Amino acid sequence: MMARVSSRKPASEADPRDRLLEAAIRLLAAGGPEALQARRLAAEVGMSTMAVYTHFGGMGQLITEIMREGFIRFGRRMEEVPRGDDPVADLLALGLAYRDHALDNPQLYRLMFGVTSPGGRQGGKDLVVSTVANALPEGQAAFAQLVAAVTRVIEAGGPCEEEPASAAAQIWSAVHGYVLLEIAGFFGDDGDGVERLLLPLGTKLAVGIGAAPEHAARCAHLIAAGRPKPERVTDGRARH
Amino acid sequence: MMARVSSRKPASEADPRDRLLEAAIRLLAAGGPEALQARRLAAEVGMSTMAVYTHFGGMGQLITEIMREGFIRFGRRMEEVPRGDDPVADLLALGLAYRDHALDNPQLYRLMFGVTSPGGRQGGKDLVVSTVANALPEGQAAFAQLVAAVTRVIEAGGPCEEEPASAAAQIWSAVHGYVLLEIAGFFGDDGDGVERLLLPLGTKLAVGIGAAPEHAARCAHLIAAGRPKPERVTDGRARH
DNA sequence: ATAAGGGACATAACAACGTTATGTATAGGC
DNA sequence: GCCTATACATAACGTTGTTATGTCCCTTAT
Repeated sequence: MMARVSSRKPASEADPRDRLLEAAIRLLAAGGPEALQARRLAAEVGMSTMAVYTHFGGMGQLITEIMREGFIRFGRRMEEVPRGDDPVADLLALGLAYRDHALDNPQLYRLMFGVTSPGGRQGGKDLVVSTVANALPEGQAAFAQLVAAVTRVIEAGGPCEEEPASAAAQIWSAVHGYVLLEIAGFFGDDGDGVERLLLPLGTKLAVGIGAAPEHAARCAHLIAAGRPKPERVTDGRARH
Repeated sequence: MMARVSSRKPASEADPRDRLLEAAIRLLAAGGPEALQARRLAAEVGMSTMAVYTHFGGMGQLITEIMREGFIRFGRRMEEVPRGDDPVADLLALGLAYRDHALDNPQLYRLMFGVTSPGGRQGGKDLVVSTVANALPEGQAAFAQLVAAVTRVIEAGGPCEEEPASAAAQIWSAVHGYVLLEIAGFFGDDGDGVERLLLPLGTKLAVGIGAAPEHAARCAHLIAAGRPKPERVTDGRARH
C-alpha cells in the first residue's frame, strides 16, 4: 500500500477514518439510511469492511459519529448566521438558517434526531438505538445559540415571565416539527412553506415572548423579501 | 373471505390478516421498529413467514398497513376529544390529546410519520421508503379535525388574515415537533414538559390566531390543573 | 542492522434477515 | 367424485452486519 507514513499523502488520502466518515455522510445524503451499508461504504473508499471495525467498532458507532459530525456542522452553520442589532430579526434569521440547513441535508438531519433508525440490524444487541442522547453534547452547542437569541428577544421586549430555556425549547419544537414535515413532503412541493408557514409561525412565537406584533411582522416580511426564491428542494431519495 | 362461523375457530383466531397486523403493532410497541421482523412476527402468530406474503405481499406493505391503522386510531382518538363551547379550550384540549396519544404509542407515532424507517432491508428495491404519503388519506382525516378547531378559534377571535389551513399546519408543526422531541427524551424525564412547554406553546399559537391572551392563558391553566399528574412515560424500548 | 511486536487490512466464513421456490393439504365449484 | 385455486409449511437463496483468521508493513527495542 502506498500510503506512506512520513511521506506526503496526496491530500485525498487523508486519515482513513475521516475518509470513511466523509464517504458515509455522502452515501447517506445520496441514498438515504438504507445506503449506509458496511460493504457499500468499504467499496466507496476502496477498502474492506474490516476498516469499519478497525476505525469505529461497527456500523452502530459509525452512525453515532455521523450524528456527532452532523451536530457539529449544524452548530457551525448556526454560528455563521450574521447577527444584527435587532433581536427579533436575528431570531427569525436563525430559524430560517436552521430550516435551510436541514433541508440542504435532509437525510443527515433525520438521522441526527434518531428519526431514521438506519435499520434494526442484527447482532441482537441494541446497537442502533443510538438516540440523540449519545451525540447530544455537540447538539447542545447549537441549542445554546437559540437560547441566546431568545434571551435577547425577551430582554428587549415587554414583560415576559417565561424562562429563556423553556421559550427556546418551544421555538425549537416548532421549527423542528415544521422542518420534518416539510422534509417528509407534507406541505407539497410548492416551495412556499417558508413564507406561508415557517415565517408566520416564527412571528407568532416571537410575539409570544415579548416582541411587538407589527415589528415582528415587518421583520418576517423583510426576510421573506430577501430570500432568493422558492426553489424546489430535492430529497436525496428523489421520492415522487 | 368471511370469518367462518361454523368452523371451530376459538374467536381469538380471527382473520389471519388481522392477527398479523395486530401482532405487528404489538411487536412494534414492545420492541421498536427492529422488532418488526417477518420471522418474529410469524412466530408470534404461530404461522410461517409465508403468511406475511400471502396476506400483505411483503414486509414493506405490511408496514404501510401498520401506518394506515395508526392513522385510523389517531383520527378516532381525536374525534373522541369532547367539544365544549370554548373554541380556544377545545383547541388546546385537542393538542393535549394529540400529545397524549402519541406518547401512549411512541413507536407507532414515529413509524406513522416515516420517521423510523424500519430498516433499509435488502431486496434492492425501495420497499421501505413508504413515507407518510402512502398512508396519508387516513391521516388527513385527523388533520381535518385540527383545521376545524382552528377555524372556530379564528372565527370567534379578533381579526386574523390567516388561512385556517395554514394556521393549522403551523400548529401541527409545533405539536408534532414537541411530541417527537419529548419522545426522543430531549426534555428529560421530569414529566413537566406539558405544563412547561406544550401548553405555553399552544397558548402562544392560539393568541397568534386571534385568541385573547389572558383567556388563552386561563384555558391553559385550567387544562394543566385538570390533568392527572406528571407521570413517567416509558418508551417501548426502555432506553436509559 | 536485525528481529520481535503490533496495528491495519484483506479474505472468508457465520448468523440473521427478507424473499422466493417448491410442495402439500384443504375448501369450493362442476 | 374430481379439479382447481388458495393458504400454508419447509427449505433454499441473496444480502446484510459481524467475526475469525492470516498477512503484510511499520515501529521499536536490542
